[in-house]
Amino acid sequence: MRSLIVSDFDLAHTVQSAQPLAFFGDPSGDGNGVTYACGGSLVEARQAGSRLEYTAYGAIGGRRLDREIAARFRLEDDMRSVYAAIETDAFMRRATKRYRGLRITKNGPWETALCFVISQFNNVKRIRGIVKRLITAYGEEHALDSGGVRLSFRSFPEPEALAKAGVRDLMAHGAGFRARYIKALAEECSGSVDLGGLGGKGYEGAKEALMELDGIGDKVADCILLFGYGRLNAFPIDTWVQRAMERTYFGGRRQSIGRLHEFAEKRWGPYAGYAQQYMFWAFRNSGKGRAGV
DNA sequence: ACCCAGGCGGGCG
DNA sequence: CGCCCGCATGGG
Repeated sequence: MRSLIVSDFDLAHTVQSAQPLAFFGDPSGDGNGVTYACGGSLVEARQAGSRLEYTAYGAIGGRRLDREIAARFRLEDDMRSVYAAIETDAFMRRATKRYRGLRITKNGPWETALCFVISQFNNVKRIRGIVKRLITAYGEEHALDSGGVRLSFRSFPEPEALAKAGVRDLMAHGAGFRARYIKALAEECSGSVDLGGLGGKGYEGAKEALMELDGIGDKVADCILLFGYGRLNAFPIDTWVQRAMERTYFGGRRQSIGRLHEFAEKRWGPYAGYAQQYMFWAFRNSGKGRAGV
């Protein structure tokens, strides 16, 4: 067991807020911990007050595990600067107060892309179910024997595995009309498209390239940039964020997605992604947003 | 029974 | 460009 002292960090809010980690990881019973597959290792993290405790089974450990945890939960983010930038009004101050410590997580581009292609026109509970069934059906199985404790788990399915799947099979796992997007995207990412290479491009160029792919439009591209590449300026606009912004800043009048992007960039700039995540989660869990978690 | 969900692609004006 | 529609599926 290793640990770090953290501040402005809340693991429960982070793992419950419908980020990729919440889709492929397993939150603990009390919601204050999470278990997730990282390559061929299984990582467990838990928070006790200001202490973030974690351990891993498999090859990863020591300093490399420290770096994985720090990167995954963006422990290096200067949250004082983030809050200073996004607490622009009463609505945002309420959101950051209610969900203080919620971090954007850093996930792999591929797993982020798949999770958010599945997310379209869907709800959080069902997204989680579909992702878990795909992991069970197509994820590589890992069996470990660490100190006499045997455990087995499956890691996130690789693009190659899903490229071989049939659309009918994907639909049988509940993917619905997204099945053909999943297959096409998996074929692209296991073939001509190098998702990792997009990390070197600028925000606009990377977004344009992502939107060339099947099932990826404006919103999903921004999700991949935010949660998969760590572009904190990316501002995904889903139905919740659109409604929240229209009610809060435009007197309830309908606004185009382009207009909302413009507003967000001007108002929150380099930390717009954090503004989005607090707005999304606060509004979705409010009376107005009305939805179970 | 009815409505909606972390939207996208395609067709039309 | 903008607008509108269909889309699979299950939970509230």
